[in-house]
Amino acid sequence: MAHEDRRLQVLRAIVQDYVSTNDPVGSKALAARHDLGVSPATIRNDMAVLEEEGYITQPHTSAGRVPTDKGYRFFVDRLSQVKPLSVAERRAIERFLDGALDLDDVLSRTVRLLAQLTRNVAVIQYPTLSRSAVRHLEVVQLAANRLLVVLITDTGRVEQRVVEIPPVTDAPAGVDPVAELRTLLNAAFVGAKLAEAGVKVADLLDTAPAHLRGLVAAVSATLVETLAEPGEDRLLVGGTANLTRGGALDFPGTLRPLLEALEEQVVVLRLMGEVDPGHVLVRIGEENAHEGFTGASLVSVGYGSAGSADLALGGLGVVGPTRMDYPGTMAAVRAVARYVGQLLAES
Amino acid sequence: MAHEDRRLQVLRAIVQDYVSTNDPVGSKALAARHDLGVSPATIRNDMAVLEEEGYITQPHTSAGRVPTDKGYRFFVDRLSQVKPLSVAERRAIERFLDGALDLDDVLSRTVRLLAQLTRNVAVIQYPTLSRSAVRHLEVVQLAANRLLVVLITDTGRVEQRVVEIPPVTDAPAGVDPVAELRTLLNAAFVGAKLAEAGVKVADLLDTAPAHLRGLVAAVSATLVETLAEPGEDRLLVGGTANLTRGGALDFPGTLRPLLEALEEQVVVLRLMGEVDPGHVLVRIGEENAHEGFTGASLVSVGYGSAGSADLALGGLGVVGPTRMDYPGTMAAVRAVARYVGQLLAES
DNA sequence: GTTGGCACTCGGGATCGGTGAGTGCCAGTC
DNA sequence: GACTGGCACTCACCGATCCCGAGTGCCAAC
Repeated sequence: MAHEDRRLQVLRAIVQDYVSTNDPVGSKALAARHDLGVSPATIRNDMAVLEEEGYITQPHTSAGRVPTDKGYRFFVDRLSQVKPLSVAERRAIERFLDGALDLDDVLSRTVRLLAQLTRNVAVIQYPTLSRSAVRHLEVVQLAANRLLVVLITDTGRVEQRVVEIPPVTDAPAGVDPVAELRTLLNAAFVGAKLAEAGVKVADLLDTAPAHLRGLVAAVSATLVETLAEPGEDRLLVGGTANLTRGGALDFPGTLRPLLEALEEQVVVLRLMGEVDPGHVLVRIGEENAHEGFTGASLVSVGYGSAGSADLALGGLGVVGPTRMDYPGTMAAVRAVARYVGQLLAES
Repeated sequence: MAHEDRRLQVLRAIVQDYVSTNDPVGSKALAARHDLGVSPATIRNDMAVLEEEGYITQPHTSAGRVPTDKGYRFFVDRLSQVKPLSVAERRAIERFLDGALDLDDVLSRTVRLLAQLTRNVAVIQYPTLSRSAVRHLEVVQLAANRLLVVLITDTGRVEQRVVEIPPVTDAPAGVDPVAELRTLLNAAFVGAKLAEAGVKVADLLDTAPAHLRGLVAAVSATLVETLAEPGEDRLLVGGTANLTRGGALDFPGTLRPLLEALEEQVVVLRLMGEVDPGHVLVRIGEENAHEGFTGASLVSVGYGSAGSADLALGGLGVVGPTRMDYPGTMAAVRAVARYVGQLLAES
């Protein structure tokens, strides 16, 4: 139907105008700014229907209309078109990320870049341990009963854990049990996906020399535990200052709960949930069933495993007000993720 | 002089009342809440003098008085008395920090604890590299021309750097140059204070076998550079949500510049500057010559080297509005620093 | 030096029209 | 049946006005 089609045009126009002006948009202004070919009166009728269907709402009688979460959702799913990045933006991405050497560097640059590009809060998850492989394990003795185990993954992530160990009593004279342990662990784990660590541990416990069993058990337990905890996924956050853009206009409650959620990394990680590379996920307002996030949207995507259909190494994303430039943010997030994937694949 | 003395009592009372109520305090309320033994009229006279001298000010004619930065400074230096922590607070500190194993854990718990105790933003600096000693150096080959060097210090800090290396051409057959390098580096550096690294490097370059010179040079350069950069001091920030406590009342401008400064760690590090253990440093408002910090105060102290007169391993502190509970914050900061120092000394 | 009294100031909150953008409805037109 | 112009109506917002009360400075008296 022709007029149903136009109604969607109207919805799109409302979203676009509201995002750019932050004022509720009325029928007259809409007719003036967009070439809809009909009079304000007609638009009013369409608006009435859209409101009926729950896509838009009025803050108060006799004000313009504002999109609802449902309206944004429809816009994102059906009405927005990919907005290609400008040349300047592409160049900014390259300039910003080139020259980064280690993982920390790449991630912290990325988060700053993304915050700056989108003028919102950016988050990036460290590469998930469970999908990384072991590049090296280092063991350093801190005290008689404590070891420091350093895990280096193929994604460049370096994790440290202190392990309490039982005293080694029956070691053969003349050998350093820690050195033995190191050799043993590396022989067993290097190259292995961390997801397979559980199996390896069982093997190792069988084959290890008797005097090392205690050590191996303690260290293995810590390793497995490290991987099991979902809390071990770490998150980097940047650009929180952007939350104050537009005064208190954007986030209706205070932004306190949002700041709390951002510090409580696990909340954001759960919201990002499973991320695919290449598939940008948008969660709008109330869809984020978490206090403080109900006035915010999260645009996220997986990075890593460039081009392939593999699982992502981790996720990155942008947090902003529901009233946000979705096409632009989605494009930025996707582009940055792709670039980060390339960078990590190189190293 | 008796009345000069009373004037200071008045200043103290003003600071205390203003901090707890956040309302400009007038002569009448002051007389009612404090036992100064004189009438409001007399207090008015004192206030006039205090204002004359720049310790207090009126937001507008016919409002109460508010302390100036100078007033807070005087209060902190001369009028405040140490406020011992409550038993509950002491217990909270222990409960919060006990059970932390590795350094990251200690620091992140500390920052959360401090933010919660003081209801403000807490910051803590990682132990300065230049005052740490090397516990272990690990070298892992990433690619033909890239090494990952992992530095483990006696404070438990683990730092990673990627080093671009020249190709090794003239290695004797049958030996692994990376393994050689690892042995060589550890022999040279383990136990050495990182501040002395420069000297060690020179030695090492002389004595290293010819075919390793290139490697040693590259790695050493990175190490020295790592230490030289003051930017390598890292900072952990927590409790930013507390900035929004009291609405926009506290921070007069927006809190945007403050959030930016907190993300730009180097700003905070510079403000903390040289920290002594045991000596709590308070910087008030305009004393922090940095945009965004002019409405804020920083209470900081060094931690580490428990009891001794040594230099601090790092600093920790609290950032809040100038209108803050200085005695309480100072006590909390000092107590937490002492406890952290003990924890780190144990490991 | 301290105190009570007094006139004065001025920010904040409440009240109150005016204005204008925006709406819903309706009758008329294509 | 869909669109349009007209029209009455509704409110949020803005500015002006007013009032109140906390607070001050000053002064004369103790």
